[in-house]
Amino acid sequence: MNITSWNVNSIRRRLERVLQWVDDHHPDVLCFQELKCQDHEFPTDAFSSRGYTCSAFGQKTYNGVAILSRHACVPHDDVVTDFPIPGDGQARGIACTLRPITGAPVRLVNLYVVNGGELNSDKYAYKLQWLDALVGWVRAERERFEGPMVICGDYNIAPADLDVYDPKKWAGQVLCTDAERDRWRALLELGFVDSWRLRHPNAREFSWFDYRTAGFDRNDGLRIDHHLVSRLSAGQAILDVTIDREARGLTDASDHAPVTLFLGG
DNA sequence: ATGGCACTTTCAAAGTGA
Repeated sequence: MNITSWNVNSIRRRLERVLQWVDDHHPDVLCFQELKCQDHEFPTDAFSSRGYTCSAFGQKTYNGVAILSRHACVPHDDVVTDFPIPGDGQARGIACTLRPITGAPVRLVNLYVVNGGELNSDKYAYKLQWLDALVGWVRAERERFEGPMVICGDYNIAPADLDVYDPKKWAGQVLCTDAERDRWRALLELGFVDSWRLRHPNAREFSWFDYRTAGFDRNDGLRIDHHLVSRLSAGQAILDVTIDREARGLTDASDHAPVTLFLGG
């Protein structure tokens, strides 16, 4: 089973590109962030005609997350939205249980973590508050769901200097602060591994490149899109994680590349 | 040190992104 996480930066604006990618790679599961549309505007038909079941949690203009799956879980089971801070008006979390035809069920969580704006801003304070709430929510979810869990999405955190093209320039900046990285570690300490780093211990690859600086052309990027994976069931394994740099280089691309986790078993 | 682009929305200047 493969699970792709992709901040598409408007699903309606990106639909042609996304469908082309889906037709080329036919992922089992898709997790989108930054839909920038309301639920009734989500292009369900384009995906259902390709065999995907869609669960979207959208909002107007900003944020919005969705989980789509081809055959791992039809229909989606135990869908939860509006976490970790319910009622904040920000559509940043959706979860469901994947029940593969063969193999153990997996609890899948798709996140669009708060960006955080500038240091010392209300947005940054809210990001830390949101991440604290997330740690508590994941802890409770771990107790509620016995099986393995995958938490993917746009974390807006570069976990280490190896995940940053210019660590000196980014030192202490939002996405790289100690406070954010502390929350990242708190998540890992609940029993998760950074699947990319597990499989690529020394790789310097990035999942986001700034439009403004044309950073992609110089490989100036950050790795902020992640799949955290809990202890797996017997026979399951993290086979690989890939970042599709090619998709980021196309015209009309999102500023994020799709990142795919390949789970065996 | 600064700005740069892309997207959305009461249609156009402003907020947000990272």
